[in-house]
Amino acid sequence: MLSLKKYLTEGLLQFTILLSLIGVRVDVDTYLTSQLPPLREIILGPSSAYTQTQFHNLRNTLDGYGIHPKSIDLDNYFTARRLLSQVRALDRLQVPTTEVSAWLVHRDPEGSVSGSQPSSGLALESSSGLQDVTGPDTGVRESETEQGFSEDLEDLGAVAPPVSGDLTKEDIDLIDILWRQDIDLGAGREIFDYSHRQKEQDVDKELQDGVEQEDTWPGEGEEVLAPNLLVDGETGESFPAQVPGGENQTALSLELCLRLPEATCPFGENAEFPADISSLTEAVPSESEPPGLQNNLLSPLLTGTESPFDLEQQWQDLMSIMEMQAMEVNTSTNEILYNNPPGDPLSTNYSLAPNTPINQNVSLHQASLGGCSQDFSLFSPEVESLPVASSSTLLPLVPSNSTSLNSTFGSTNLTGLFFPPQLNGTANDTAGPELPDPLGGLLDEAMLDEISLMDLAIEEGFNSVQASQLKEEFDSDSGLSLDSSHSPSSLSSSEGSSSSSSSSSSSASSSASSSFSEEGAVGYSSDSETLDLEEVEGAVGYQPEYSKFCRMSYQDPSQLSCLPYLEHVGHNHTYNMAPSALDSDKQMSRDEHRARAMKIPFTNDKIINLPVEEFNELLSKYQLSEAQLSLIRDIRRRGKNKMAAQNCRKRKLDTILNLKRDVEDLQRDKARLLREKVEFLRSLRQMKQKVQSLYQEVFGRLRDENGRPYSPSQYALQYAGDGSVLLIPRTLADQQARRQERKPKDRRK
DNA sequence: CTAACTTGTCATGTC
DNA sequence: CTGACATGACAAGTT
Repeated sequence: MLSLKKYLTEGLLQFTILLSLIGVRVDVDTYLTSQLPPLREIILGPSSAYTQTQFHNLRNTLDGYGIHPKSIDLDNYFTARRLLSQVRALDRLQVPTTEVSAWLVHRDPEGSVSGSQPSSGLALESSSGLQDVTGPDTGVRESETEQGFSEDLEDLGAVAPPVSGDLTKEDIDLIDILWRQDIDLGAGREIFDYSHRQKEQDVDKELQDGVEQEDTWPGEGEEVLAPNLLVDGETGESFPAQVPGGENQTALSLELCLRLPEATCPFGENAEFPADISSLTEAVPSESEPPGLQNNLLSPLLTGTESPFDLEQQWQDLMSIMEMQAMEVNTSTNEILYNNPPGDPLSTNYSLAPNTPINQNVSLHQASLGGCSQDFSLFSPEVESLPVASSSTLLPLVPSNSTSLNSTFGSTNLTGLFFPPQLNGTANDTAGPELPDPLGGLLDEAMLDEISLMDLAIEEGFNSVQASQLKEEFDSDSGLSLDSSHSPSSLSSSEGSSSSSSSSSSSASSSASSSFSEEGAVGYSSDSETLDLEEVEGAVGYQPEYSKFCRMSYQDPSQLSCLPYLEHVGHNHTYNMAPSALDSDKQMSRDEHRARAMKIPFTNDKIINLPVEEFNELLSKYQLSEAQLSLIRDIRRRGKNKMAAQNCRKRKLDTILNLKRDVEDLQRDKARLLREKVEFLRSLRQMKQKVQSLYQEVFGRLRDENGRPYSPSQYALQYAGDGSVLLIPRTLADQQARRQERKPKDRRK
């Protein structure tokens, strides 16, 4: 038994450690300006539930009393397991689950999207992240959604270990590792499943349509169906025509400000980023993609080669660069991200392709990465207000077919930055497909694509559905006071002071004592009828009433705080119940029967609740036999222990409820952090696109001494630390890129 | 009737 | 050492 206890305690300790680990992980908050009170509470342990209750007391289930005490040898273990499973589930984004469920809902032939529908309810329930889903097909669906969920998360890089039994050190380590993967959302994936993505898109769309009240994306149908136009649009044929003559620099400090027609903005003011992938995918309904551009566009998304760590590091590099490079960019583009109709930027862009948009007021500074620093305050709490210059040309992702995606963003090398030869029209005629993608290493398209998918899921799916679900849970939970401030001591408040009944001392303490025993009640039955009715009630009243209130306190802990008063009231009520002495008899506890049998001259209530001094004083007032004194002591002991047991059980319940609430808080925080991360990545992607387009713009306008455009295969733009952009031979750029690539790795070592 | 749940009680340990 | 308290375990009662 001792070993088992130890084992269970260790398990719970591990659980605590796990929570702490999660807390550490989500310390992303420290620079996301977010707060995680629950985590801190868990880690620092201010919760009275934790301080009052030892973890090895955790028994039964989150639902309350779940396991029979006789199985106590296992229930601790299973409780820990259950909690661990929930915590582990935190590591898995649950949005996809919701999406899947929602998808099923909308397949309902009735077409009604009612939250009361079982499937919908299931979806909501699943979205909550809690696994206590009930209802028909729950098991199957749960497994299905779970599976799909894991799948999704694997795609997202946030892979949680399968919920298994024991929590081992390896488990914790694995969770930690997986969390890192999660952080590096989507990184390191070499394969991206089109069909899967398509499914997600469908789900997203369903969520969009259904959950958000048929808020369809206007034009997504027609506009997206113009993939062929995209090619033209992407080529930016208009660029060369607008190119202002040829600058003759080979190592050119591009201080010039490219002023391009505003009308050429690819996405327009109302383009919404999140929809782009969706539309893109819709345009590619299956793996049998339409030939041409879309394939090309998507291809770079499938070539993520960066390891999560690289990505993370590069992201940090990006951030530092962005902070260093102050650039002025029109901040009015918030609309692009937020005020846009659900129009699909990419699709819109495709449809508008013939009029390939070009930035207006875009200086070459803006072409540099640093230029985005001011625009994209990624760590702003309001990421969504991310200012993407309305004039900025958010060109759709173009395939660079780059094999060297390892250039860090920190690299000043813009060589081959998103240079899409096929798409860049005349300016890119010479662009080779082998051009490296400086940004690719930082945030490869595959990852961004995944992020977008996840973003969609979270934005449309989770935010509206799961968040509401969480809210519901919380609200419903609010009905249950988890306030651990309810001091158990309130139960043991001195009741004796209020006891109005100083029970008449039925001085007949004669024969009873002789027959006293633990079963003394046997001899009582005959005597009881002679007892003063008031005495009987007085002696009997307390316990039943008290028990009632204690029971109430279990159901609603908030009532516990007023127990001291209720206790008295209830006690007095017993006197009003006088008419039925038999009832009182029935409600009498064994000790009360014994007390009556022994003709104890005061109530059990006093015996139990009087302070020691008063209690001894009371005893001294009476001439009590040894048997009576023993019984009184036993009554006091048992009475106190009873209250202690009630308090103990209440604490257990409170602890469980607190843990449940904390788990919910953690889930909520995790969802929020993931949402924020997705938003960051999305803005990063937009930035990348912007840089890409600007690169194309700049490079396409460069002319050599002979007025001919530079070949992208031979030259590349390099971003210098001082903000200038240089045109350098590609070989040199590649060397520098490689050098930059090694640095972070060395640093990591 | 059984199983699950509730409650009281005891033993034991801690403070 | 004693009293109060906490809690695991068990048993009896209740649902």
